Amino acid sequence: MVLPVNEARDRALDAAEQLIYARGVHAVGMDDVRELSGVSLKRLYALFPGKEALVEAVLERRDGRWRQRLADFVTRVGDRDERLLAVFDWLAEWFAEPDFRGCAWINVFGELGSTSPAVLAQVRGHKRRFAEQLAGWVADAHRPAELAPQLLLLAEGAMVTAGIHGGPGPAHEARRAAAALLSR
Amino acid sequence: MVLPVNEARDRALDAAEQLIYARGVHAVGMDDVRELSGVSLKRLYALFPGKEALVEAVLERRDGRWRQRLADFVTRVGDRDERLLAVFDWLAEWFAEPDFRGCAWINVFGELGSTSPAVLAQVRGHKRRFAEQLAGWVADAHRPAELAPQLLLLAEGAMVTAGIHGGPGPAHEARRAAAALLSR
DNA sequence: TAGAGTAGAGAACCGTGGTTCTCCCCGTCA
DNA sequence: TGACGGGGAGAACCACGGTTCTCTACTCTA
Repeated sequence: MVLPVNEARDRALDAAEQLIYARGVHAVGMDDVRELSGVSLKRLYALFPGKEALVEAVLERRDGRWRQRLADFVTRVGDRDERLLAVFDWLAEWFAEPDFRGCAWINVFGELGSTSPAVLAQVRGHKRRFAEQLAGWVADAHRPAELAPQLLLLAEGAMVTAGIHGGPGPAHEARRAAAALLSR
Repeated sequence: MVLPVNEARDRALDAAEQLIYARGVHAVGMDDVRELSGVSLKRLYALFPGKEALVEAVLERRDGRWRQRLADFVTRVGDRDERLLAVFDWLAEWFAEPDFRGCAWINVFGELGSTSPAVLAQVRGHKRRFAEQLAGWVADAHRPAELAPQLLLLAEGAMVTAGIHGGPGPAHEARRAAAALLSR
């Protein structure tokens, strides 16, 4: 039986995402992706021009999913002020997942940011879109626009700190700080 | 003329630090370090057991210097509350340096955090000591202890955002947020 | 059923990089 | 002055990983 193109592509992206998130880009070989995905090297190179394009595709798909998950969680909250705090509740849940290893984009930037323009564009695009999401919710709450970048810094700080030390603690700290900024 | 051990070690660390900060660990070869430092491979391997130990030594020395520079800047400010804000002024100066490429420890963590215990220990140690520095200044200002981790998140968020997008803007945002937290 | 084309397994190719080794120079000291 | 030993230049060694190629099997179709 022959795997349809879309399914082979999905399997390849699944495997690559899992491995790269766990170990970093350069620690994952195309052969590792082949082994985990069951998609042959030949097909991998038919689906993606090379490893860099695979990494790019992984980041792009993850961006859509990540922001969708966040948005689903946040917009389930009715109160517009509470939504802003719910961002940090969602971060806390994420940080507590057993295979959490920090923010994939921050990690990839640390590894490749200065050497791969394509990956750098993915990272900047993701962070910009996340900032826009936040800014939208700040506007919905009729809060001053300058609040959004401040909440963004708290979220980014929480992601990086949780990545390095582990655990949801930084999300709780960030939530407290965000509440303080909201209560002024 | 024969280079004394300490000077050879310094030159090797200087070169390795510069290259690794600019390009990331895996993009720098021992031969690049040899070329820039003028220290032969033989001597590099006499000074350090291997590349990982060199990276470790680079991070350790940079930790001392980085926190010293920060402390010098901050403690020059008389007012204890202003000191807390001065942290972000210093970050702004750092971010504006032409070769700024984000926080070296965050970057290295993204690249090696999950694969090198020695490097991970350096990263955690640095971040812990930075947090302790901040906590000390918060205590000096007779501010509640829970303020320190919140300022830490702002600082980390600023470092990561400035690394990705460039420029001192995130430090200014973080300073405003910190001032808001202080004015409650 | 025969032929064609596609896909997989796995070897092969090629560059790179960490680490070690060889060869030679030069300063030192008996 | 001659043996010695540290140090440098650069080759060599070895493993790894991205990419391509070969060979074979299988499926689909005429």
